[in-house]
Amino acid sequence: MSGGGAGRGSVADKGDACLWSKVESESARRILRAALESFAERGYHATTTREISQHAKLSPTALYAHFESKMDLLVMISEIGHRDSLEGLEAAVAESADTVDRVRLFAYAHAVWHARNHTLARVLQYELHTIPPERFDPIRALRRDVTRLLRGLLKAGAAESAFEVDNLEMTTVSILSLGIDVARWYRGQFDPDALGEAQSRLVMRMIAVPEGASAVGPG
Amino acid sequence: MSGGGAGRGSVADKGDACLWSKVESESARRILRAALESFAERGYHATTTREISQHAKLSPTALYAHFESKMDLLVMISEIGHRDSLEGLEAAVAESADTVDRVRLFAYAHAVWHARNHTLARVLQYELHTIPPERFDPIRALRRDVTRLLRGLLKAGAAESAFEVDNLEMTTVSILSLGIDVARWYRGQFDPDALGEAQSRLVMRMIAVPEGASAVGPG
Amino acid sequence: MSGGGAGRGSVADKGDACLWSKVESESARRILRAALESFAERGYHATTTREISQHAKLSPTALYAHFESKMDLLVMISEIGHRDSLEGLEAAVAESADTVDRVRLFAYAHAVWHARNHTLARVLQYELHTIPPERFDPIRALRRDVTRLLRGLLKAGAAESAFEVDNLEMTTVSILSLGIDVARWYRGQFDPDALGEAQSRLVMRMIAVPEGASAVGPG
Amino acid sequence: MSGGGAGRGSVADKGDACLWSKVESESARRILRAALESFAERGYHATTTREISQHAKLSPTALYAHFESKMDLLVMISEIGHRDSLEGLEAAVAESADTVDRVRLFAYAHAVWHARNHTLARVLQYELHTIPPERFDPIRALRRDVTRLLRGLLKAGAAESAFEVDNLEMTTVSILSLGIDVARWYRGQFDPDALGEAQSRLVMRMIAVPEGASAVGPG
DNA sequence: GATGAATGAGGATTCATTCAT
DNA sequence: TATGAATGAATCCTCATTCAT
Repeated sequence: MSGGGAGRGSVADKGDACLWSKVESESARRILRAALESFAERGYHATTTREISQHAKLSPTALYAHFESKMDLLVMISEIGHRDSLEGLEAAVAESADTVDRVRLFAYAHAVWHARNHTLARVLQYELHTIPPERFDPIRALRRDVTRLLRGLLKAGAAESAFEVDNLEMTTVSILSLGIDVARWYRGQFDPDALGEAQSRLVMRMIAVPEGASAVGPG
Repeated sequence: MSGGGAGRGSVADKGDACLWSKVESESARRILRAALESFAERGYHATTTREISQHAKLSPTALYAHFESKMDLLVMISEIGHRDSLEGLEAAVAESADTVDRVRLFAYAHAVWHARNHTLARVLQYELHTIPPERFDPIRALRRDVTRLLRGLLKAGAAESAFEVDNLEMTTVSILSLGIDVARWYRGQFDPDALGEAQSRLVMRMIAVPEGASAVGPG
Repeated sequence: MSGGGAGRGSVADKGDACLWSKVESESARRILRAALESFAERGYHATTTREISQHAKLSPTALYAHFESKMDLLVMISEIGHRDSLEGLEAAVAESADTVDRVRLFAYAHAVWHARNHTLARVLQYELHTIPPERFDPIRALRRDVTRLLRGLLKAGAAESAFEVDNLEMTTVSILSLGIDVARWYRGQFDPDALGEAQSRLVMRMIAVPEGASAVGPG
Repeated sequence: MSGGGAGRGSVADKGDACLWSKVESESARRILRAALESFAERGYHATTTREISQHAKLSPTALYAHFESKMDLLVMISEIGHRDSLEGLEAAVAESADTVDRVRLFAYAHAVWHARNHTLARVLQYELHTIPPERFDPIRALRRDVTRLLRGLLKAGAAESAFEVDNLEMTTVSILSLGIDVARWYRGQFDPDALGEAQSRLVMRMIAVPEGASAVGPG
């Protein structure tokens, strides 16, 4: 139950460079980064394409050499971001075979990812509804995978009586809320790892079996 | 664990009528409601004044007979909403003198309010950063009051050893996250009271004193 | 066969005022007239909306208070113009019961209309293919009616042996060409009535029964 | 009336290959052909250089290796086309020494050329006004030559009383209209030769001397 | 000769807002 | 109070063209 530290190394500190690694052109990466900053700060609709290009130190039209439209930028950011988040979580839970520990690792990684990538996370969460239906499918799939991953762990743990879950859906969404809401309030106040540690501890409490009960077992 | 039901009645079901009760003109109320719907659905910047007026069944310019600008609408909605939320929380915690119970009542009321007013809550949370600095002060004050209220309860309870709080700031923000994030995902899936019940139970767990320890308490 | 003058009065000199008479707003009429001028002079795609508004002595955006788009202007001009042309032709042929005379009246009115309205006619003919399919139906119908009207007359006259038509389709289209092509070359070189007179005479020749034959009749 | 068939062979069926024969580079020819197609279909202004290059299966900038500008393409097409048309007409009338026959050959060749080259003809006629004044001179000269050629024939024939021309200018332009307007409506409906035959017959009628009168003639 | 990246000059259109009524 | 017309500022995006390679 202790040993939160074990999870720390699991969230590899992939910098920006890695996140956009599949984007070939340097200019395109600069544009994506600029768009991300502006979308996060002012929102998609309040961001102009000129701001983005200027921020990327390119002409106002350079954007269109690499992306189809402003919306294309948002969709790309959203897809890359969601994929990165999901992959991080999957890698995190893969580090342990113990269900309790896997939930802890999930909560830890989820919080840390949202703190480390709070700018990106903000765009993912706040501009989700801005993405038009015809481009939303892949993103919906990635989000479902995250929820399923956590729900599966909770279900398994409850089945094993490894922990206590009164209300599976509400617990799932509440644990996710803890991490997701980091995108709203986090501005570097805490060390991401400390945040991960604190949140995962709270999560452990949320599902902990009362001490007496767990010690004696069911029968 | 006991008395969970007691808290339910505390969140008076004030309908829409009540929320805008201080707005005199019927047209103005229609406009506010229309703006609220659109801001929640599409966001402030993606909403046009024409949409709002149309939705309110008025001419595109009627808006300006009642409000100074589109931003004025947002600020008004935000202020009214934040005030209503704070008042509900204050009323809720006033129902008990017991610190543990007060935290529970807070969490319950917070969750229920965000579920019942999820459209409004969405605008409050998602368009917070849209409000210009010169109009932000009253809103900031209201938000601080909410945080202070909860932090105060947690501090008091920790001081009394009524519960255990590892990290005051993180616990405060996490409890708030649970309620606030309802604005993001809630679309009527659960009964607001059931949601309040579930969330307040999770919060109780987050701060519960381990059973053995609590037994040793004052007596 | 003589008496070409009889047809002259038939083409009422409805000025511009009449053409746009169904357009209520004075501003809208000014915009339509300005658009017409520019479309005729430079073509639809080479005309900017700013040019149109400026020409109409209105702000660059006034256009959108009255019309949905630049294309809307073109479609409206095209519809009004085609309708006016068709109505003129129908009125002209209605003036006589004699088939030969009706063809003469058609050719006369057709030529005169294209001369008098050569600016409008130019837009109708040159920008026809610019109109998108989804808005083309009413215009196609009007054009078909013109063709049908003339073809019908030629067929009837041939049946009566009132004149000689070697090739119905080619003769129909050739007579139409004479009038339509006026839109291309006419810039006020001739008096419209003189032009109508000259063209209708050529048309009479095109379908005339050789004198000997017609005098004696078939038997 | 006799010898109508004699004129047919006169319009040599020079294919595309021949038209662009003076353009050396294969790529340049591909670009010219692509430009021609697009200009004819959508008009000069609605055609983008990218469309042209794509249609020519070259990169968007390849165009500039062979031509100075998009306008250069139009001017080149227009010049080549007008020259080809004039040469064809001159060759046609050279086939006979008889004025009546020469007019017939002109009308025949004019119609056939416009049918065979209706795509090209469309560009010549519809985009004539798109060419800037400073590049228009050679084209104007070619067009004048065509008009002069026909007007000369009509004048000569009238002087010889070989036929009757009420109004020289109007007759000249009307005969030209018949052929030119083919560019507008022709989409392969008729065999070009049949079309030439039909149009030249109509032209013969337009200038025919009434039978009685001609009977009294010299022979 | 050919290309991918980049750009400056527009171009249609939207929108919050004002004004005369 | 309510409106229809009008507008200035701005926005996304297109396009012919250039340049370095």
